[in-house]
Amino acid sequence: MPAAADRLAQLHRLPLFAPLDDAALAALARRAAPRAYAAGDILFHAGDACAGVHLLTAGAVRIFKLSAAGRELTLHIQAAPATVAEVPLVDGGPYPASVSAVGEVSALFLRREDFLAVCLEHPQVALAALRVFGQRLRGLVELLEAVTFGGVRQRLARLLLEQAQRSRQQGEPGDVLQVGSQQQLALELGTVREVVSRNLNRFQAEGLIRIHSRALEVLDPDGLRREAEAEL
Amino acid sequence: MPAAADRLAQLHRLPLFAPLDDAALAALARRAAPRAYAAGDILFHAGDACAGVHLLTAGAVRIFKLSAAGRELTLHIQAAPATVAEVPLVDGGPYPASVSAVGEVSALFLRREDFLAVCLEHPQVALAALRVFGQRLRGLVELLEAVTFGGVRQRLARLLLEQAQRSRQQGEPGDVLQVGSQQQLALELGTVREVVSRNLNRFQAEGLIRIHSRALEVLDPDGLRREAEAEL
DNA sequence: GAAGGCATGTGACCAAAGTCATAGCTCTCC
DNA sequence: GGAGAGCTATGACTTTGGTCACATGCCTTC
Repeated sequence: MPAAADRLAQLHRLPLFAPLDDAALAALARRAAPRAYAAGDILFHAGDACAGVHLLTAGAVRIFKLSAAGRELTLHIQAAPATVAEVPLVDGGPYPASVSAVGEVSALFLRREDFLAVCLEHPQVALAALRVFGQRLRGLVELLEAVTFGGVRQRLARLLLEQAQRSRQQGEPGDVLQVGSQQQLALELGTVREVVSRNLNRFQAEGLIRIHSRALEVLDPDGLRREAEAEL
Repeated sequence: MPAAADRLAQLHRLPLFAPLDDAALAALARRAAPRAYAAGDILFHAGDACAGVHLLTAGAVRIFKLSAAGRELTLHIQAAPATVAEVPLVDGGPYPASVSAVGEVSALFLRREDFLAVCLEHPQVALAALRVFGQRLRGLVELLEAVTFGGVRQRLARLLLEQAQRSRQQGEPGDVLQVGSQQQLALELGTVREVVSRNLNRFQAEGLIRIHSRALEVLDPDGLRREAEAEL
């Protein structure tokens, strides 16, 4: 398959560039540089200067903040097709958060000038970008709410429900989750392993889940949902 | 002074519409409806459906989330000239947070269709909106970091420093702050009054501030800064 | 199957934040 | 100046989360 046509199709699936016609897409495709990352690779760190956007064409990335004490907080997990780190594009500042590859990741890299030029020429792209930013903002506000008003328990329940839904979207059963290690869960939630362990066991004691090695079985989704919503 | 010309000047000061020429501004001005709010008035609540943007021309507003338990968290304090709640504009969804007037507020209300039309006609406006969104995102990420990794103590120190800076920007001395009640501070920080009281007293005991009735004197800004930065 | 490496479960402990109750303070308004 | 409202200080207590330490279990690799 010709690489150029392939790349064009990939671009077309990005929400940001969906409004573009083939000619404009082709122009973009010519300027985009392909990149590949292995699981765990860092695409960039918070504070790095930004030269352009990453256009995810396959795989997924984790957007997170690091604390000085070694804790982490996952802001978002973003699966292809999507763009990542659009913010520094428009204001020229550094990246606000770090991004790492969850699995194998293919991306196209588009330089800042090229992106801005497209925006000016095709206002629809700018509007699409605004929609993307809007989603990000909503997500962050929700997360902030959960962190401020809720406890780890609540956020953990929520995380499990999300993962269940995600795996259901991919045609999997949806009640047996392949979560990573508890350490990973802890980093996502911005807490530590022990707390995750205790809360998982508590969920199990209450009959909401069953813990297997490396996997979780959701026994009572409604119960989990009750935990997740509790007096927010 | 003719109301129309006045309104035009106000629009011109908004970051969002700075790139527009006079003709375009005049067209906007004709479509914008003036509104006024008294201190404490609610402009809208989180979850309300959105019909357009508020363009702040005078005063300041507080953007916040409410918890079911009656706690609050201030996401941002936005002073004129600025726009408020741009997010629902682009995705048509409900407002993500509530907004109330801090003091007397004058605003212009612009309907969604009118805003979108301007964006399409003047891509620079869309880019300006992207810059505004970018700032919001950066602010939220920072806040999230502070809430997750830091304590109330840290956030309080930060809040005081911010207020000191703000009052300095307005030509005031800058080391005597007219903070509201401790209750207000608590709501801004997403905590409760007692915790604020204790932390303020602790700061005083450490010689960082002096507490007067209704006002605070900053004695040791660097000490406060050290508290604010501590091992984030 | 022994050894070492992870991942996990748990108890003891500590610190921070939230809750409750109460007492004192400061202002304003008659 | 006194009454009352609202704001503030503070002690006692609970809950939650984080730290430390250590035991256990599982899996891989010689």
